[in-house]
Amino acid sequence: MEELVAARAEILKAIAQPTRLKIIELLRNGEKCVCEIFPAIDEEQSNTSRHLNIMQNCGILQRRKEGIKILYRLKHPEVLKIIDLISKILKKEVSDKSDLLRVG
Amino acid sequence: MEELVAARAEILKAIAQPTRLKIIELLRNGEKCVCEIFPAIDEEQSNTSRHLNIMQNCGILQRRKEGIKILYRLKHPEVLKIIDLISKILKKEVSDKSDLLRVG
DNA sequence: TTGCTATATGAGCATATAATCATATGATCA
DNA sequence: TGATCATATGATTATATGCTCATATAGCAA
Repeated sequence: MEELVAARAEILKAIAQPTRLKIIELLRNGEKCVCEIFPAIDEEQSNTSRHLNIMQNCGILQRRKEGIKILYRLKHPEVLKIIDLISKILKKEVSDKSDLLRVG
Repeated sequence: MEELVAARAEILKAIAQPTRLKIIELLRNGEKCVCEIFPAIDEEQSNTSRHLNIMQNCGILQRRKEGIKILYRLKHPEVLKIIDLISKILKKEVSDKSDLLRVG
């Protein structure tokens, strides 16, 4: 149980961060190199590299060398499904809150 | 984009923590009060209360008073689906790693 | 009222995380 | 070889997080 939840938390934490969510969103359309990613998400190269590393280490990204560049891609389609489920929750939450405003 | 990923990260972070994952797992079987939850997950009452608060604030738990007790329950079935997807990723990762051991 | 049970919260501490700047590494090409 | 481009990483700092102990609040029952 301890190990199971720790393993689950590790992967979830790797997803649960704004900069990393932007990267994941970008990689939805396929593999990209760091030099494409960091300007697209408007972050420093070093910071972007660190976040890519975090996601690669926990196994949600895969890395491939092509000449001088390193290309990253999503390894598991489940990650995108998770984000879609979060969006679903968010939509429900937003409509809950607007209901509150209407009634209260 | 900034706001969207921030909102997504907030909910994901609320899930991405071992103690909270234990609570979510426990609430899979329905609503429970704090006094049932904290012994079941072997955590302090105060710590458990804080974690319940975090999840309630971001909208993934719902709270209900019954006399002296406060009952918590999961608000969105999507949260359980997310955990199931994480389990799926974990299984794939584990078999990837054992493949590596077999070959290397 | 007093006392008991259940829950929440303030304060403090240790650790984790994210961002930045500077620099190192490594591949390519002139 | 040296220059350049792409990526990674060390060091530092600021902030966030999780846990604990002690205490506050609130409902209920004798």
